Amino acid sequence: MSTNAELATIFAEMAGILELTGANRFRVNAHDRVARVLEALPDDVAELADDPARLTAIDGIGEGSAKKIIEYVETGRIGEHDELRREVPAGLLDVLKVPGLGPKTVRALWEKGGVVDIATLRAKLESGELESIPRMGKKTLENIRDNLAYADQAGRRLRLGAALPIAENIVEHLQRLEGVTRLEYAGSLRRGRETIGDIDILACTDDPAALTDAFTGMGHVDRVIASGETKSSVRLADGVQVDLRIVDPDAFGAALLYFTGSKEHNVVLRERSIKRGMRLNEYGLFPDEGADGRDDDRPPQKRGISPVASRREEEIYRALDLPYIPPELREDRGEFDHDLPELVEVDDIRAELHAHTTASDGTMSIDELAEEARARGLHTIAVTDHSRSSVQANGLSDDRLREHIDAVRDANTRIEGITLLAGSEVDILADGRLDYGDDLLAELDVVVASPHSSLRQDRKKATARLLRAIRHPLVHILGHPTGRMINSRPGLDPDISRLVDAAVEHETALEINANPARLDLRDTHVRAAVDAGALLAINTDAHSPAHFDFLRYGVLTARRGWLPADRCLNTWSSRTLHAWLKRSR
DNA sequence: GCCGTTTTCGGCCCGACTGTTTTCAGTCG
Repeated sequence: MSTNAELATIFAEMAGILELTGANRFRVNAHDRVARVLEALPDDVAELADDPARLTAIDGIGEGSAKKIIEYVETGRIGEHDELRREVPAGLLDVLKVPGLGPKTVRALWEKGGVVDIATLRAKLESGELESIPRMGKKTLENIRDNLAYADQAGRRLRLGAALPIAENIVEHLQRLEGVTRLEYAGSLRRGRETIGDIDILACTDDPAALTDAFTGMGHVDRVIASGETKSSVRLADGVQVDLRIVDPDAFGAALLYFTGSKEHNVVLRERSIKRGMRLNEYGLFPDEGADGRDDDRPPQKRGISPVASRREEEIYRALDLPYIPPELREDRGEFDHDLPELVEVDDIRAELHAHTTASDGTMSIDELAEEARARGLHTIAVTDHSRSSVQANGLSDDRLREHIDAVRDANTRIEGITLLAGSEVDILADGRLDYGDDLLAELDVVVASPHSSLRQDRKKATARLLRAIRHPLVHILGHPTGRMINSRPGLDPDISRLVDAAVEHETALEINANPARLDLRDTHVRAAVDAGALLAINTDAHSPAHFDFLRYGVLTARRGWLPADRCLNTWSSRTLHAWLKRSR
């Protein structure tokens, strides 16, 4: 685990313990925020730690946290963390992760019921001992019992590539109902995050009861968690939670903004509203007329106050003196005080520079690959099969690659309407050497260099390895640079700042691999690359026709990294792209 | 604990739903 990830875990744990011991909730939030900030930080925090000012310059990290970070980097421990851990049983933090159990309840279970971990919670639920605790009715205990099954996967988030199709299916299913006039998914899914905690859907309808019934009655609903007039919540058979919120059409923009988040983005919007003498909630942006009548603390929409803006997100941003901020940028990572780029879109993509055929581990022949790419409107498709060291993927020997190059060139003369490029996804060996000799690489139109093995190298080795590939004069693109697999393999943890600086210097593009299991580079890395001025490529790494559909996940990730279209090779005209590829030949 | 275009002190976002309650606390997003 990287230092950033280790520290993020520690700060999150401190926040959990502070919650359980009843600390000031703002102090809890502050720790949580530090954890989130560290997780998203592209730079190695250990390298920033020699100067406290560089740490406190990061939003959310103050003097106190900076001291703790430095203490950890120097000694490997944080004294306050050790002290906090002595205050509560370690297993209690797992209990806190059970859905529906918050700090107050867990504390009561611990102090009054002797619960110290999941195992004692289970045992005491069985024996009925917990029924004497205040506010522990039959129904509450039943819910805890039910939710326990999900404790293990509570921290587990669904990959974007799994969540998006589920949400689209539900939207399509409910859209057919009579009276439904609008239906859209919101939340982290709309922001295009690489993993999704739950799916949020917003609806406008003339018949709320019918929509609620249809929603809670869907075939794959395992359990109805809540079902009210405007909000219902279900858990699907595969464990995903889906929330449906029914809103007034006149307030749809406000609701969409509110439920798209992120929480951090929303907090800034609300603070900004207050500074301008207004209040923002999910019903609209309202003039704040509550100051004189102090006894009326009802929300503005219940006092008959008309909103300044509510129908469309654009109107609300405008009323707050902001440009429209695309959902992917709503993370409070500078979107309020920087000029926003013209972000790349799916329709801008005109070339695929990383795809496989039956020559290695793909399912398409060269001709089938070309046909699929042409059908999708691309002007260029690069054939980049695996190299000889990728034995498990049937990587090509030198001789097989030479034959393959000829076959691709032949297909290129036969097939109209698209340019086929002969390329390779060449392995970056553990020491940074490439899997083919320079003479062979020089014959290729496109070289994508990717790490496939030795993915547990330490940071120093990984950085040196990838730097060597970036600096290689025959390499065009660094493919899935970290080799991570979301939710299953952390991959390499190189020094991203050094990689992007080298990529700029040597004009090597960095790949955003669009496979939803990879999304590598990840959003924060893309941002670091964009800020440094590097070129990016968005590639699907297609092994079958359906994989071309991965493109949208790559584009979402690119947009989250603030990538403008003109900095993405795949958007260039055929002439510009081919000239760029030939520059080192 | 963090932060500052009214602030280095005094704030820190807002509402729905559930369950156990006779008016609200806790959780969630």
